[in-house]
Amino acid sequence: MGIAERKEREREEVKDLILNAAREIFLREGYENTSIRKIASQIEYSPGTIYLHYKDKNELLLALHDKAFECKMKSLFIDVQDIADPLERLKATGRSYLQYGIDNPQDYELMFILTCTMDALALKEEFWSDGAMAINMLKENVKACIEAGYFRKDLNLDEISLLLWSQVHGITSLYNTERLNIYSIEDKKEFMFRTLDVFFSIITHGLA
Amino acid sequence: MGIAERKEREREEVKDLILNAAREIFLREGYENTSIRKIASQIEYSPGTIYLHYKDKNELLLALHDKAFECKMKSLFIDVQDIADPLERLKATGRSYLQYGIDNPQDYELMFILTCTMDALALKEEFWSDGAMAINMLKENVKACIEAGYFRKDLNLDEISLLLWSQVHGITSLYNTERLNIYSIEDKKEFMFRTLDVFFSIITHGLA
DNA sequence: TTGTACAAATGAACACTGTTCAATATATTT
DNA sequence: AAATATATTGAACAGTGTTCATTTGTACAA
Repeated sequence: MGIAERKEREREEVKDLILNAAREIFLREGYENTSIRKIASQIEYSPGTIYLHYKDKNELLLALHDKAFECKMKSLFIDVQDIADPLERLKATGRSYLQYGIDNPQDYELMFILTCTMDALALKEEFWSDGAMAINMLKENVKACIEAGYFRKDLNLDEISLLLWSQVHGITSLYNTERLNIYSIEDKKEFMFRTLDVFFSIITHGLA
Repeated sequence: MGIAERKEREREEVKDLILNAAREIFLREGYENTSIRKIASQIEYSPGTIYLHYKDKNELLLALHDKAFECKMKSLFIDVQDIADPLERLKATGRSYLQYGIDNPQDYELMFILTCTMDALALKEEFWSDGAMAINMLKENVKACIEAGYFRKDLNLDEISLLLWSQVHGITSLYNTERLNIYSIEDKKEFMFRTLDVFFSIITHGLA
């Protein structure tokens, strides 16, 4: 009964072929300029074939989102895992997040900015699973900071995780969408990391 | 010599007609679904006419951006101007920003998320003028907080303004792009404002 | 009033887009 | 070899931004 298996494998191969081509074009030319026809011609298939593997362009986008998340976001948290001090680990995570976001703007847009209309509930689960894991690791880290005596005991983990996430996301996305250009500062990247450090110092000492 | 004047006025009227129609459709159907042909048919002109007043769709978008900024962002800062205490004024500004951002997601996307490719340098200046004013008012507010003894004296105004802006922008945009859905929290809006309040308490007291 | 110059508006045309689907080609099973 | 099932095609549809030769409408001089 190896034939059905091989068929299934071949289907999956084509599906991956499409996804990789889509990712290549997407990273090179951005979302707006990634067309079904371009993807199809790159892998030497007809446009119609793509619709045999992905319902529509949006589903393809969601698949790209998952791929980006799985590949990069996980490693972000794993790389800092061996930093023993929870506060230092938290800081390192924030800096890595910012660095990744500005180094891979297309990926970042896909993961945290683009609103791909997600109708199918099943897809929703897929979409969020890795993200939920990331948030949980962040919350675990905050909890460790509390247990280590860095933070107060009465803090709400959801609130603090959102606080941290939205701070780094805010800086990253303002930079990536070129909104930091209102600041007449030459080295914007240095400016961002400096500001992030100020944030971390505020976290422990406050602004007063 | 009133004829040339009238002609100029008529030109400006058509230009405004286009802009208002564009804004209407944009707010109703979003950026993606705002087409030149829709705008043209709404004001009963031909598609080509729009290109006599705006170089391309991007320039029309920039004009919309300016309008949104002028109308709303200014009033945001003016409305809180009569709050005497600088720290309370700062908090009120943040809350108003968040409220406006979640109440007007299309406008917010236009102002702070969409990256309209801005090639013309002249346009750039137009693009930023109101934004720079907003940032300056924010910096003034921070300065007032320092002078009132709420914040330390050695703080960098650029850093603190970015810190504040990116925090509220981060929360706002994560909500508007539906990224807060990873949190299994029923009332997301309440959650955001709660988190923003935690941020303000941290600013003065720290997390420790 | 007529003719001419000039600006404004048109709408067909071009090259693209996402998506569908009857027709065709290929591979497997009987 | 014939029948069946699956994979692939590419033309077609309705839409997009943008351009430009052509037409329309107005203003001024003869």
